[in-house]
Amino acid sequence: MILVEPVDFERGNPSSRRPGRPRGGRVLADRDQLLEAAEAVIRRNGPDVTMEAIAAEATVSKPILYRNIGDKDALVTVLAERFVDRINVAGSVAVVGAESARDGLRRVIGSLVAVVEADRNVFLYVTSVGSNSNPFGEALRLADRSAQPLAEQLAAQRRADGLDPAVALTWAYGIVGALHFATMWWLRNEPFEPAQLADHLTELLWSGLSAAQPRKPRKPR
Amino acid sequence: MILVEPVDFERGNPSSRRPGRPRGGRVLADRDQLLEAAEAVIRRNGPDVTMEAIAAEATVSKPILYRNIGDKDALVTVLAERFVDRINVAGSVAVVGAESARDGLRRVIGSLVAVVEADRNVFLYVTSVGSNSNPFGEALRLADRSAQPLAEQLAAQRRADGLDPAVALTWAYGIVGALHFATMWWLRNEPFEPAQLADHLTELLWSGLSAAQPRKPRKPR
DNA sequence: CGAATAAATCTACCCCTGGTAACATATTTA
DNA sequence: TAAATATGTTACCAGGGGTAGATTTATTCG
Repeated sequence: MILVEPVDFERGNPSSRRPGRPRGGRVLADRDQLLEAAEAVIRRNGPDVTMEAIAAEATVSKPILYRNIGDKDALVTVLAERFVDRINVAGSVAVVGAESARDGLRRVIGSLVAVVEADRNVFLYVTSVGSNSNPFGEALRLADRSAQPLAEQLAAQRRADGLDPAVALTWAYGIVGALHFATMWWLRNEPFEPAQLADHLTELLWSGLSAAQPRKPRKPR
Repeated sequence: MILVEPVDFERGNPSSRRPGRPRGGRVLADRDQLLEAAEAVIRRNGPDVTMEAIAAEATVSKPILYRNIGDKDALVTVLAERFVDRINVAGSVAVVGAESARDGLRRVIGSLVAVVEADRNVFLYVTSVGSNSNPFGEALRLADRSAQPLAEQLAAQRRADGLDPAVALTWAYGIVGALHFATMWWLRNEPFEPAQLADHLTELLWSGLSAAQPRKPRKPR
């Protein structure tokens, strides 16, 4: 007769599991599972989750997380890469069938806003989590992964049009920054529909401020 | 005969000073001196300076700092306000005598870049210091103080031109974001002269991407 | 097969930083 | 003079990132 139910070690929270290599030659959580757990708990609990919480979500202890992923910086970096990838594929899908260059831009921006809105907590995590050892902030590192390919396209286009391609990098970071800040602000307040945000941004980036010759835009920053 | 030189308490690092209210009814460091000390040590030691280091720079202990300034969030906020103010007056000065609206924009951007470059560490501190309890990051809060007045000017201008002023807020954050990211990237790499950065940004913000009818700018973000 | 080695894991700790409680000294006021 | 108030410092706490070392199981080698 069984008096004490045999507890299932190896599963459940790690404090109920004895230390040591798990039975059966299997591993408790590989790199991918850890990343999934990180995103899951960030989605559920907001962007200020601790490393410990992420490990707990994967029912694993901290050293496992650190061994498989690296430090917090590395985690943020890889999550940012994943996020940028998602934005990129969404943009590629959205742009098919565009009726004009301006329409293409509008569609890409719209899809960007949609992705960010749908997964705002992960977005906030990869952009605004404080990372030491990087005085330029996570947002800029996220921007790198978007701005570089964009700059190449811009440069190629300018060359094809017989224009100076030197502006490409500056423009790329400027465009990414405009999208980033405006989306960030919009996320915080949600003052109107996402379509409107995309419309406004498209107009700004496509036509600039010169549209209706203003007199003297004193522009305090 | 004096055998032991009477040490000057009340001055020097706080560990050589006895606790208690100082003699003579004077105060060791008022709010302004603390802010000056903060900026000084940030300039000297870079943006990742601790509260303790700031207090030490003012030859004062931590609770004094906290009593006079508030928590770290408050410190970042007030330093950001000061910085934005400096940018604004620099812009106001730079814009006088502009030959056109575009030239005015160019001058304002140039002065912004100059101020940031001249005090980069303080800029990095107020923009990228990790602040808990604010999932949207310091940069956005810095942006608020710039974008709001800019939005009002944009809206007024648009109204005067008979255009829809609804774009104003989005544009304001977009412009600030473009300047912010591009400047940040430029600061990190310094790939060319600051004048060139200002030129490129002016061209982007003034004329947009439509200048030379590109075909189809697929734009992954 | 048995022993040594490798692999995988957890517990318990360290360190650093933001923040505060308790206490000490001087000035002002009743 | 005694109480209240203003101004300081020391010593500590809490939380989070990161790691050393012990512990258990698997694998390999003589």
